[in-house]
Amino acid sequence: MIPIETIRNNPNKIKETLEKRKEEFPLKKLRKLDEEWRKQKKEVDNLRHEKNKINKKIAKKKKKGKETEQEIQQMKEMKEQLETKEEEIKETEEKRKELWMNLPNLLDPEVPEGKTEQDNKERKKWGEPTEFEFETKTHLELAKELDIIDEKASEVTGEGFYYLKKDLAMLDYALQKYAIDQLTEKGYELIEPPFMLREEAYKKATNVDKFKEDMYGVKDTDKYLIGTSEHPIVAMHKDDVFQKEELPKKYVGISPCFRKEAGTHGKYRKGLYRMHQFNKVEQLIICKPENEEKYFNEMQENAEELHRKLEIPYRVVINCSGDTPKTQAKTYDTELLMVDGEYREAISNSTSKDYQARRLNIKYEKEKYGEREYVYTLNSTAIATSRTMLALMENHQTKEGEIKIPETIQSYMNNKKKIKSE
RNA sequence: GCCGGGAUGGCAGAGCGGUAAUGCGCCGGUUUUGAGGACCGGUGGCCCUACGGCCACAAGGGUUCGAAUCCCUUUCCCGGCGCCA
Repeated sequence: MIPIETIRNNPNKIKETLEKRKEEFPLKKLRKLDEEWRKQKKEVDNLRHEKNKINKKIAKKKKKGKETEQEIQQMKEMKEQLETKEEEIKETEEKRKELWMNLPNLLDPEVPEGKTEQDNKERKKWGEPTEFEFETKTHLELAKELDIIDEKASEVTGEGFYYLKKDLAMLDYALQKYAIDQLTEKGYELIEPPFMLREEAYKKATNVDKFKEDMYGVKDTDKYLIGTSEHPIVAMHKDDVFQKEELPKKYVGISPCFRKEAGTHGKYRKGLYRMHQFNKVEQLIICKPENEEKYFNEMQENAEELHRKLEIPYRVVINCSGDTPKTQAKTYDTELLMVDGEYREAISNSTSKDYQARRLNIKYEKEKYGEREYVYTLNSTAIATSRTMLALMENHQTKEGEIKIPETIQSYMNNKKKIKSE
């Protein structure tokens, strides 16, 4: 949510962002609605003021046992007048709110201009691609040959779902535990949130375009399966006011993520890359505005370190304006190297600044007496197991079609050094 | 799922038809060499340049001249019963 003051006093700033994001948005309409609402508010407030005055008069007279018939008559007339005005303002208020909530976040100055992910700018590269001296296989080929995946899920559940079996299922949990251990050691608090949220809360946590098209709803309830643990974790603090010494809040969230991924076609649709259900370990920080950069960098480093120890080559890009999610002010994607030589997104680190906090009404007490300000919320993937497993399998494959397990996680895999056929 | 009780500011907690006490915490001021203490003031949101006004007692409706207070619906919390991994 953008402060209403910015919409009123600095519409050019918003126009700029919208142009940069290549977003169509009826800003003029929103400003007009706001103006109308303010006008109507004044009218309603004045009427209520008059009503309150007469009301007090009645209260006084009644106490003294005096006649109040005339005042009561007056009140009845005012009530009708007020009701009409109140209906009017309610209507404008709703329209105004809906548009306002839909306005995307302002962009951080660091965000480069561009349309699609093609325009993202590389910031960093780590690791050298392995020189394979044999014909490499994709992760799906490897997994099928090792009998650690079953595609029967397509038939019984649907496209985009898999059974992970034996060492692959184990690897999934190993990666989660590995990430949890590393982060809790750094002072992050472990959270397993509910895997469903009410629509009402969900809409505050994020800016979903087409709710019913993007999210899985749970039949006969008003709940939706979460797309990431980020959403239920920030929603945990809805309407909270932090005391200044309570910040920052650092969380490691674990949960499965459910995404319809409607409208994605083509390459990499098969296999672990784009699944409708996957497990993810997430980092989330709630902090004071002045610490944004510090914690943004901290989470970035955490995610990179986790993957460095897994010996998976990666590169970091800053998302261009058109590829930055509506809710975010700035996003860094970390892309893992895959066997076809391409780097693909596996980690996404973002700051929403106070955009999300405004939607959820999360504040903190500042130094000066009773002065409250919105907190900043930042979030980043630590490990999305499906994509990290994919990269791990492809980068650590052997001539024999086996998969070497990186040393850091061997202890989580019953000290196995390889995944091989039984 | 059924029956009963409840939801009030950062926290605790009164009010139970006449328009939100009080305590703690926090911020500022006075006093003090300083700290502490004592005292005074401030500590929800919105509109307004300001003066000032409006709203807010879980959410939404209703009754009433007037609702935190009475009624209905919903959500959540606490008991008791039931069901259950």
